[in-house]
Parts: sequence; structure tokens; C-alpha cells
Amino acid sequence: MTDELLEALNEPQQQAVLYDGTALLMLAGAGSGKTRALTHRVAHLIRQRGVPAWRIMAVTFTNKAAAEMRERLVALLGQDKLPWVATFHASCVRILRQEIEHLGYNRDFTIYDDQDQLRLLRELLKQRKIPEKELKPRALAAFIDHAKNRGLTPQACAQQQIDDPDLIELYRLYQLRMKQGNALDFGDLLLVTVQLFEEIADVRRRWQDRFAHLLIDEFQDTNRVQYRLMQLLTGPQTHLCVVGDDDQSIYRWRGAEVSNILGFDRDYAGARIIRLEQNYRSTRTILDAATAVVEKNSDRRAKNLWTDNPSGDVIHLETSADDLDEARFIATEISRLQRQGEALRDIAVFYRTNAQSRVLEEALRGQRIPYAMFGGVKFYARQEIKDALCYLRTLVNPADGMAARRIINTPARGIGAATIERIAELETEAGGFMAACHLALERNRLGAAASRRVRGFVELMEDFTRRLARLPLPQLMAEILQDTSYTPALQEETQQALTADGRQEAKGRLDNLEQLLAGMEEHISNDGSLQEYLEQVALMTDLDQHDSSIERVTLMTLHSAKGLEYPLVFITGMEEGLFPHSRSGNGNADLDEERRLCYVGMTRAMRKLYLSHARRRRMYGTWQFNPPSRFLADIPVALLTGYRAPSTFPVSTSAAPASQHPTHNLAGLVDLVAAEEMDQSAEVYIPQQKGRPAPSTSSADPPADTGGLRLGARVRHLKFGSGVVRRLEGSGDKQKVTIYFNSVGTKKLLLKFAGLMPG
DNA sequence: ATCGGAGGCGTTTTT
DNA sequence: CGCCTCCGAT
Repeated sequence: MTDELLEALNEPQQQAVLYDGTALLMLAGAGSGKTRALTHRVAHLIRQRGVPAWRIMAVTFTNKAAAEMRERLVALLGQDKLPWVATFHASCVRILRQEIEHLGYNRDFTIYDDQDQLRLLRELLKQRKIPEKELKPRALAAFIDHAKNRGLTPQACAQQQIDDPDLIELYRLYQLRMKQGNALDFGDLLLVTVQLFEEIADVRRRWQDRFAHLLIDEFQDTNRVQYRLMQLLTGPQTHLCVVGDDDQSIYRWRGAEVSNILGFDRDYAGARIIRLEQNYRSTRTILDAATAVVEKNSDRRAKNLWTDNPSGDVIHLETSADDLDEARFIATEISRLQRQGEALRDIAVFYRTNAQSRVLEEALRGQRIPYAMFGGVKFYARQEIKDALCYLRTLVNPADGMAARRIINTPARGIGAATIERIAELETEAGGFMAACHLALERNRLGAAASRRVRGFVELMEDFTRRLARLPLPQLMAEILQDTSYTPALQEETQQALTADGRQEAKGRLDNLEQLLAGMEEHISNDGSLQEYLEQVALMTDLDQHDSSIERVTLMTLHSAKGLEYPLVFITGMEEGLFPHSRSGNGNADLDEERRLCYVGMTRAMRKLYLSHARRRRMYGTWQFNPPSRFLADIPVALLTGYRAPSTFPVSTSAAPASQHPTHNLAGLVDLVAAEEMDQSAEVYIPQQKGRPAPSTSSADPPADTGGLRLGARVRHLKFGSGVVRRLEGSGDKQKVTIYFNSVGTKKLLLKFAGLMPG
């Protein structure tokens, strides 16, 4: 019996399954079978140790990972003994649905996505008469998210006296409005759950007692609140098992703290550390190359990832003239692979930024290669879908101000901004937006025409509420879309719109709504409620919908690729400024993270890896010239093929101090641009061997005043300090440069007088 | 109140 | 280059 669960595992995996103490840290390298170990551990606990399934909670990073783990557990255990498997966010929702009334929220709370969040913040800024130029809504959102990720309420922020009081005040107002709307954003889901457990000991103890085992995957990407949550859920009897790989930590920008994994055994003295170091996924070539890249980082847990797999093919490095060529190469190569009998579902194309996907899509379409792309405009974020869902949200939670504001005049009912503002004045008093509508009507606060229209809207919603009780969800949705003349208007547009594009767009929206209804059908066929539906939709990403059985190529960002594997992998845009991204500073923690991201991307590949870069790339309407990524230079030459003649410009190694980095000083860039303009065939380079410093061929050249400047370059101005080049225009004496300065924001300068220095 | 045009802006990654 | 906001005209 025991053997059955253990025999397919290697020695350390078995130890991880059998470990009986209360704190276990599994350091699991890429492709080392950690999910396997994790699922087998859970199965073992249930089957061998007799732990009831409901006393086990397993936390994953994505819904997809949760679904996969559940699937594997069903295979091991059968349908009826499934433990709690969910993301942190979904787990918190589940806890809060039961407990949130302790904190004065209503249990019908809705979840705000970042779009809703941004809308609300804009409204607050307007209300406080702060121009968006002064404080960008996105920056404010980032501040709030960051605070929440660290577990800080507005009050806690104020006490620390570190942050700008204005920001904190806006954070406070935002939270007030959220509570009034009975809404939680992503950060709240975690933060409020922490508050719940911290403030109400009874509740905390109850949940601590419930879970005998807490298992957390992708532990390297947990943030401070999540760590705190783990601590709060961990009672004296709780067995903790965390799994992760510090080399794969790629969400620092979102508040993830690698220290959680690096310091775990400090917080949990006597924690057992088990290392899974045998890679089963990749060829030795791929593993060696990836390791060479990530080894440049300091601050790593010592590890020795190895494989028994054969060396396999060398990594193909492709240098293209521009982004179009790069895309064409990839499409052509995929066609070739297909003719060789490779399955499209075995192929993935990764990129650093979503913006890169467009040319790739076009190239694939051009060669009639089916593909699936993830992470663009998310399905549930599309305008028509959001509109439809906001009707439902308003029905479920009439206090939800964002949802109601969105639909009160969609489709147009002649209720404008002035009327909405007047209603909003009563929102606090009435305790919600729909209640404020009623109150405004009662008190005759609106003009005659506006009153009539608002009453019409209120009655319409009341009518829908009545139907909610007797109609199945998809039918209710269909009737809402019909009776509000939402779909009829679109249908008309498919005929009447002035442009072919407009007709096509309307058609697309109708298709999407069809798809939405189909999804609802599926949901209710699984006995799901409307509440659950909205919840799922709020927490779902397109990635979760990924059906890997369909025969098509996968396109996604490197971040989305975490946790996945493909026999054949293309990583595109291996260029300085793009990957590593120019926004990720220099020689610091951000750069380390880029490096880890590269490692993650490379280790997704099982059989063959392609790396490509373009010498120039169209971006924001202008050409951007990017030297090859420094990461390429870190890969031992013997593992690579595809480059041609010797180099005319240096490729750096990150061992050099950042300030001397050729790719980040203007002199180095001059070379590249010059090579580009002079000779199309001389553009090649040889990646540097590990440890050998790059020859600095350019340092003697007189740096041209202008030539080396490119988009994304870091520069220093005497008065404004350091900044990033955003735009270049004109030529000669008239050449102007737009620079985003950290200190003063965007400035447009005449290059001749700017007196810019690298750096 | 609604529509259209002009201008400004920023673009890393996402639960 | 494309999105979003703002503003003026209807």
C-alpha cells in the first residue's frame, strides 16, 4: 500500500512524503518533481496516516495549478476525499464568506479587480481636486497594493510615518469607499483575512484547529501578508510544509519576499530542509545553460541541480534584423517543426512584455499556424463582458458603487455625470449606491427628467432582482442583455455601423457575450451559485482556461510560463532594455530578478530551446536599437549555435559593475548604432565565455553627442538628476529628447543644450 | 447629454 | 503607436 505511493519517487521525494514533523521546507529545483512530491504527500497523509481530507489545506499560486493538483489527487485518491486546494486569494474568499461579518462587512461582498480599483481611485482624485498629472492613479494604486502586500492598513502606514501623508489619506478614503461599497480588492482579500485572525482570537483558533496540515507551493513568491497568514493559520499542532525555489522568485515587484524562503528555517527552528535536485524535465544542455545564467546571482540558497537526461540539441540562437524578422523566423521554424512531425501543443513562445505578442501573432496567422495567446486583454475585463457582469454584481450587492455606476447609463439612458454625482452625495447616508438612488428619488433631489430616468433604472433592476429568484443564471443574463437592449443595439451595429471595422467589432462583442453565456451554462451545470460564479470570474485569469490538449502553439509572457513545461520553447526579445527590461534598474535586486525570470523561462524547455533577439525593434512608433541581452553572454558558447562572424561590439557580463556596463553607457551604444547603419552583415557577436570579461572596444572612441542615445537609455542631467529616455525626434541641432526624470517627471529638452551624461 | 476630435501620456511582469 | 482624458460643438 505504502509502496504504491512511494515507489515512483526518488529518495528525497520519499523523505518529503514521509516527513512527520511540523515544519518542512522543500527546496525544489526546476523540473525536480515537486508537484509530484507534494501531491503524493497529501495522498499519503490521507490514505496512510488517516488524516481527514478536510483537515488539509494546500495553497497554490494559480487557479490552474490548484485544478491540476486536484486532478492529480483525484487520480490518487478518488473523487470523494479531496482536501482544500486553492490559491491564497481563493482561500481567503472562502474564509471571508463565512467570517467577514465579524468585521462589519456583509457576506455578499464583491471583489474589485484592478480596473475597478483604478476607476475608484480616479474618482477620488477628482473629488479631492488632485490632477492626475500630479498623482497618477496607477502610482496611487501601486502604493496601496504595496501597503497591503506588507500588511499595512492606512492607520499602520500613518504610524510608520514613512510614506507621504497625502498618499495615506487617499488610501484611507479608498478603504472607506471600499467598505461602503461592501467590496474588497485583491489585496484586501489577504489583508482583511489577516485582520480577522489577528483581531478575533476565537475565529483564529477555530481555523487553526481545523487544519492539521498546511502546504504551500511556490513559496518563493509569497509576500509578507501571505507569510503572516500562514503564521496565523499555524497552531501548535499544525504541520507546515512549504515548497519553493529561490531561483524562481519572479514576483518581487508585486511584493513577494524571497526572504520568506531564505529565512524560513530561522522562523521555524528545527525545520527540516529537503532538497530536490534531480531535474527530470530538461536536456543537460538546457539545464547547464539555465544554471549558467542564474549562477551570476548572489544571495541564493546553495544547490546543485543535476540531470541524468542526455545532452540533446544545442540551443539555437537567432539574430534577426528586426522584430518582424524575428517573428517570421519563429513562424517558419514552427512550420518546419510541424512538418517534422512535432505537435503544435508541444511548442511555446515566450516574451518579456505583452506588447511583443502582436508581431508574433501576425506572423503565425500569416503562416496559418493556430496559436493561443494568454495575458492580453483578459476575457473578463473586456468592455461588454464587464458591463454584463456589473449588472449581476449590482443585483448581488446593491451597495457596489463601481458596478452600479458603470451600468446606470450603459446602454445610454440619459443619466449623465451630473445626476450620478448628485446620487453619490447620498451614498454614505443611504449605505450604498442603489439605496442612494432610492433616497434621491424620495427626496426629490433630481430634476424631473432625471428622476424619471433614474426611476426607470431602479425599477428595471428591481424587476431583474425578482427574476433572479426564479431564472437560471444564463437565462437571467440573456434577458438582462435583451431587456436593456444591450444585445439588440449590438445586433443593429453589425448591420448599420458605418465602417466594416465597426461592424466586425460589434460582431466580436456579440460572440464574446455568447461565450459568456456558455460559460454560465457550464457553471450552473456544476451546481454553482451566482455568488460563486462572480467570485470565480473575479479571481480567474485567462491562463486558467488554458486547454493544453488543443493542437496549437502557446504564446505567453515569461511570468505566465511559471510552473509550465513544453518540449520546444522559443524565448524572444533577448535584448538589453527589453530583457533585462530597462525599467529594472542596474546591477541590483531588480536585475537579479530578471535573471531569475530568464532562468524560469529556459527551464520550461524539455527538449529544445530557441533564443532570439532582434537588432532593432519597432516600439511606440519609433525604432529602438537593442544590443543582445547580457544573459546570452552568460551561456557557455559550446551550448549555443546560430551566431555568425566575430563581434564589432562588446557584450557584457554582469560580473562587471553596473556603472561600467557597456550596454548602459552611451559610448557602448554608439558602436551598435554605427554597426547598424554601416553594414547590415557585420552585426554579429560572440557571446562571452563565462568568467572572461568583455573586451571594451569602444572606450577609446569619442562618444558622439547624440548618436548613442536610444529609447530606454539611462541618462543623468545636471539639474534634474537621473532619468530614462522616452522619445527622440528631429536631427542635428534640432534633435529633441524626451526624458522621464525620477525627480520632476517628463521633460522635453533640446539635445544640444541638455548636457546629458550616461547613467 | 452625447458625440467627436485633439492632445497627452505611457507601456513590465499579475493574483 | 494606441489608449484615455479632456474639451468643445451639437
